[in-house]
Amino acid sequence: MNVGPDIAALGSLIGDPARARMLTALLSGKALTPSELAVEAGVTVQTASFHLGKLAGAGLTQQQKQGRHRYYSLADDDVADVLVAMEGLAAKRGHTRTRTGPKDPDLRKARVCYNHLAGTLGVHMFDSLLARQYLAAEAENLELTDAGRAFVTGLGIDLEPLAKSRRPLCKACLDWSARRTHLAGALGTAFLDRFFALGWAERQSASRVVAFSDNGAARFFSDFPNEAS
Amino acid sequence: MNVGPDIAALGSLIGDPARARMLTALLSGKALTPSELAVEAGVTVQTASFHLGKLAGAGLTQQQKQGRHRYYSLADDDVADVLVAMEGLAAKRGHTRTRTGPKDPDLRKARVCYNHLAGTLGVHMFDSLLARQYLAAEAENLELTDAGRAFVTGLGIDLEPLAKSRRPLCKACLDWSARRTHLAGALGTAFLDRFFALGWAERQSASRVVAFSDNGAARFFSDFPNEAS
DNA sequence: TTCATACTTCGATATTAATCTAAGCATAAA
DNA sequence: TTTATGCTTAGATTAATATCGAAGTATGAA
Repeated sequence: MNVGPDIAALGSLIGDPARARMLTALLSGKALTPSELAVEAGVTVQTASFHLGKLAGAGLTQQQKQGRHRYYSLADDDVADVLVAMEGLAAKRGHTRTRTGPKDPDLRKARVCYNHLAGTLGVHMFDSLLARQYLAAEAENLELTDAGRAFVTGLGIDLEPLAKSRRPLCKACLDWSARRTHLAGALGTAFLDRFFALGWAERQSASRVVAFSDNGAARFFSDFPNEAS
Repeated sequence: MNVGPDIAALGSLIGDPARARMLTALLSGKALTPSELAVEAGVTVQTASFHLGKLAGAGLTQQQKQGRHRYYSLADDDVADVLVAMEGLAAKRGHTRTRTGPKDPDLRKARVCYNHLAGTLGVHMFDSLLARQYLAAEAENLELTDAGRAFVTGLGIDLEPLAKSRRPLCKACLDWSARRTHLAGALGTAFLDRFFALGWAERQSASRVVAFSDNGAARFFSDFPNEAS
C-alpha cells in the first residue's frame, strides 16, 4: 500500500518537540518572529530558523516579511484544526507534558484555541448559550436560534458578514483542558474578538492565555449566566 | 510554555513511515495481525512487533489475543478521526506518497474510511442523498429528513439502534482523494455494512479497497441516482 | 559609511531511534 | 512429547537529524 497521503511526513514534522512547541505557540493565532518562537521552543535562534524552514517548506506555516522582522503564522484553519484534534487525542490519552508551570491554571481558565475562546470560560459560555436556548444542539450539529441572533446582535456583533463567509457559523470544538465542548466557527471567533474589543480581556504576551480583567469577567458572567456551572 | 497535551509524542508516533503505513492499514477498520501489518509496512515481523509495542503503549491501538494470533486494531474512533484529519491535510498540501501502485484507481473509486464509504462512490452517494433531499445540509450540519428516514428504512437499515447510540447519526467527512464531503457517522457506517450484507461489495484482502461487483454497482447507482455526477 | 539587529546558512557533533539477526516464549497441531 | 507457527525480546548496527557555534546576508539606525 504505497499510495495515499503521506501522514508520516506530517507526523514527523509535528513529532519534533521544538516544532510542536512552536506550532502550539502559533495556535494563539498570533504571528510570531523566529526569535520569539525560539524562546517558546527553548532552542537557539539558529535551530528555530532550521525548523521554520521545514514547516514553511511543508506548507504548515506562512511568513510575512516586515522590515527586518519575519512574522510566522499557521498557514490556515486546516492546520489549526489538525493540531487541535491532536491536542484533544493526546490529552485524552493522558499524554501531557509534565512540567507544569505557573501559567497552567490561567491556561485552563481561558485560552485561545487558534481564534476562539477555550478553557473553563469557553465551556461556561457554551453551556450558557445552550441553557438559554440561544444555541440549539442536536448531536454535533449546532444552530443559532432566533433568540440567539438577537442576543448576539445585542452584544454588538454584526451577523451579516459572518453569514456570508464560507466558514461554518457554529462549530463544536473539543479540546484538552476541560474535556467538554465549546463554541468554535465564525461565531466563536466573533465572540472572542468582541471580548477584546470591549476591553473585557486581552491577550497575554506570546502565550495562549486570555487574561480577563476583574471588570471584564464580571460583565462576561453577567452576560453569560449559568447557574449550573 | 511547557504545559498542555504532548502532541509531539503523538506526532512522532505517526511520524515513522512504517507505523504510519500500519495505522493507515488499520483505517480499514479491520483487526490485523503483526505479520499482516509487517507486510503492509514493508518491514520484518520483529520490527513490526517493536512498533506495535509503541503504538499500544501510547494507547493508539488495542489488541486481542486469539489463540496464537494477536489482532491489532485502532483504539477507538478518536484515533481514526485524527488520522483521517491528517490524511486530509497532507493531501491538501500535495504530500502524497509517490509510488502509485495498481490499486490506486480502485482506492480512489471506493474505499473504507475507517467504518464508512469514501472515494468517488462515497461522494456520489452523498450528493445523491442531498439532491433527493434525504439529507439536509446547512453549513457543516447534516440532518436526515423524514423522506430520508423512509428511504433508509426501505433499504433495510434499522434506525432504532442508531438513534440510541451516542455516535452522531450523520457526520460530514472530508478525505483526500476526492476533495469533497461524504457521509460518515453512525448512518455512514450502517450504509457500508448494508452494502456488504446485500452482497453488493466486499472488502479486499488487507487493503482499504471496497470492491463492488458489477451487479452491486448497478444496484448502487439505481438506488443512489444523481444526474449531476 | 559604520554599527547593530534579525535572521539564515554552513559545518561538525552527538544523540536518537529504526532496523535486522538471533534467541526466547507461547500456543496449536501431530 | 515433539514439531511448527506466531509473536516478542535482546543486542548490535546504521542512518537520520536536531542541535549549536561560527560565519554570512539583509535591513535599519546612527
